[in-house]
Amino acid sequence: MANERKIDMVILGLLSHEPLTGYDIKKRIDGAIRFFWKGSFGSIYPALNTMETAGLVTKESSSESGREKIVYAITPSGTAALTAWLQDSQAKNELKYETLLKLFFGGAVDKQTTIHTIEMFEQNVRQELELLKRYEQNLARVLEQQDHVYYYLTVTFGIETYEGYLRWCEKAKGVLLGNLP
Amino acid sequence: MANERKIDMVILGLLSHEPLTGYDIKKRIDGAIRFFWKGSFGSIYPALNTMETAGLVTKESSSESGREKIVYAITPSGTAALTAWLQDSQAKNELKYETLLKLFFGGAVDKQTTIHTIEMFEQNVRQELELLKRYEQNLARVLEQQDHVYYYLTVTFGIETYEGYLRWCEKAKGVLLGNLP
DNA sequence: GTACCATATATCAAAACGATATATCGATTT
DNA sequence: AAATCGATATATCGTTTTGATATATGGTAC
Repeated sequence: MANERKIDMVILGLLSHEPLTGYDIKKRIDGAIRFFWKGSFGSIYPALNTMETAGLVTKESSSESGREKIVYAITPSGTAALTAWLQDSQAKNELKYETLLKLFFGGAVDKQTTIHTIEMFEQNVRQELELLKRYEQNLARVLEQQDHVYYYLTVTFGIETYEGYLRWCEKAKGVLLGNLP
Repeated sequence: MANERKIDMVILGLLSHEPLTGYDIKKRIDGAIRFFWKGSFGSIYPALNTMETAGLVTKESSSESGREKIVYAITPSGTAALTAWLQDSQAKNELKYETLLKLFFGGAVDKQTTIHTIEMFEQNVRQELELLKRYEQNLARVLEQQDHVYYYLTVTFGIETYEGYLRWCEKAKGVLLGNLP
């Protein structure tokens, strides 16, 4: 019952759909997943190695088309490990927002500085939100296909929270400019 | 311009209000700050040691009342480091939500399992939201005092986003039960 | 043909996490 | 008075993750 390494579950989850190389996995993580999780090569490749030793994944070394390339596939034990993790409804959810940290200690600098930090955050959220809304529209069209529902729900989560962020940005700037709530 | 260790900034920010022991710092982080950042003894004590060597904090070793206790205070260079960080409006904001990860890979298990994961999340959010709203009410009363504004704004951020989470939970459960949007 | 970018694997130092060890102080219980 | 227990307090250790870098090849644009 030791703490499963989370990157293992991300990798197994991705491999449960299709065999992938370590590089492919990184691309997937940097795509839709990046809104709520991430992973670097420094964790992906070591994880693939230890999981291969443990028999959770297998190497399908394909050097057919010249280029060195190690394609990994999930094994039955890998599927079992993934399922066991998914069936445990406990989950650790953690926010790590440097913007809020800077806001919390805002008393040490002038208000204009803090407002600028909020504006940078706002700008970033707006960009990401636009992207998420485009995802949502594309997904809504193919929602009948089972597997897209899960993807769609993570996207709507992002939209709902990012819209909350924008509402808060307005309020926060108002409060800092002296309009007490 | 090297990547400042973030725990250093948390510690300096806390020490900018009052001298504290490592244990005190941990308690502060586990209080209001825990909604958007955290820190463990394993990072706090080493950080205090290196920052003392670097001259950003000083030991005010007080063994007045018997008990071994190392009280740290911020130095002028420490204040300078904190200010420099606060004035940099760039900030890394990162969500690490295991619940969303489990949702994303929900296709590998039955829907009831995924719904249960969402319900556990919902329950947790509801609890934290209640706590945050109590904070908000207490803070709203003393909002004229400058320094409370920053605390207040981090609390309202939490409330805004957590309310968004709850709205999403309802929607998500509906979608999983077949009520397409 | 060469410059450039995407693909691909791998490693390393630094940072953070989470658990544990050790010990003391104060309050409550027996 | 002794024992127990929880809060205070510092510190370290193994593991995980990050972020940067090294190395090299394939494809393509000029």
